Amino acid sequence: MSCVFTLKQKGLKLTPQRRLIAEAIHDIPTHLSAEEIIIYVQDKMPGVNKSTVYRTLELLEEAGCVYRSRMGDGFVYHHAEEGHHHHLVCRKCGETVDCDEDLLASAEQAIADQYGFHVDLKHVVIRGLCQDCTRET
Amino acid sequence: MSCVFTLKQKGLKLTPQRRLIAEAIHDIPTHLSAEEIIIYVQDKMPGVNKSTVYRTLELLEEAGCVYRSRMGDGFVYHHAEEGHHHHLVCRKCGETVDCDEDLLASAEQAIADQYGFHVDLKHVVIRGLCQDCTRET
DNA sequence: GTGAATGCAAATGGTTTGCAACGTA
DNA sequence: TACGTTGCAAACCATTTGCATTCAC
Repeated sequence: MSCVFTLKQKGLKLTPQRRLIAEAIHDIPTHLSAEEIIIYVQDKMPGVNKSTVYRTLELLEEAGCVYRSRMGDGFVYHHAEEGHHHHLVCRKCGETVDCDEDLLASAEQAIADQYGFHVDLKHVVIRGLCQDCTRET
Repeated sequence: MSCVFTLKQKGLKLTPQRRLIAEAIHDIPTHLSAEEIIIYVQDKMPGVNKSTVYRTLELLEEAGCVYRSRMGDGFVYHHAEEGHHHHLVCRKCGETVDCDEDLLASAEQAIADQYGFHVDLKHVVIRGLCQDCTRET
């Protein structure tokens, strides 16, 4: 996990809790809510506190190891190692699909060209209806 | 304000508070946070309660008169009368620019084609750096 | 040993809810 | 009058913070 090195580089301490949190984000393929991360971590190391998890996630985000995006009521976390992509989430069944980064690249470019805005569309969470749920409606 | 008729159609009552809240959303050109709407309303009619504003906004959203999008910590409201468009918000100076709906239309189409997801990209709030703030960096 | 990291408990703050009083139709 | 709507106060709840204790280095 490269974030381990990043932490060391920044002179931050490598605690078991931090290892575990980094592991959770690294190992689980989908993006995770803070609550899911807390459950994962507490399962392997009971007693780890919520605020430790939140603080570590903030740390990892600042270190560039983790992306955080809004999703529904809260945030969702995603490791930053495998390049960028977006997330399609079905608002009915919850199915999650990763989608290509390039999908929004043209929009990003158009926004820069037309409005001079420099936007950062990485790991955007887009809600909608998946194929199956569209059919069922 | 067409929402007034929509409310009537649904058998909902037209109270002064509701008129005022609809007016706020209709008259102010940018999208508004709940707090800004509360200030606007309380300025013209002191004593109106926060929860009335929240409840009315929910009502208007259900009635299709108002769009609600995530923005930063809370929500942002926008009347639904003038067609759709997106919002570029500078994360440094806060400047807000409306941008064309078509910007994301191609992405919407591509998502439908490639992933079968039917997404609804209306009044999306996109954060980034505006031209001036990009230069200053 | 020392400063950073953790656990705990309490605070935060935007939003929501329960309920009694009120006002529109 | 009757039922929807409002104001008030309290609840919610994910996230954040203060502080004493603990631990990695």
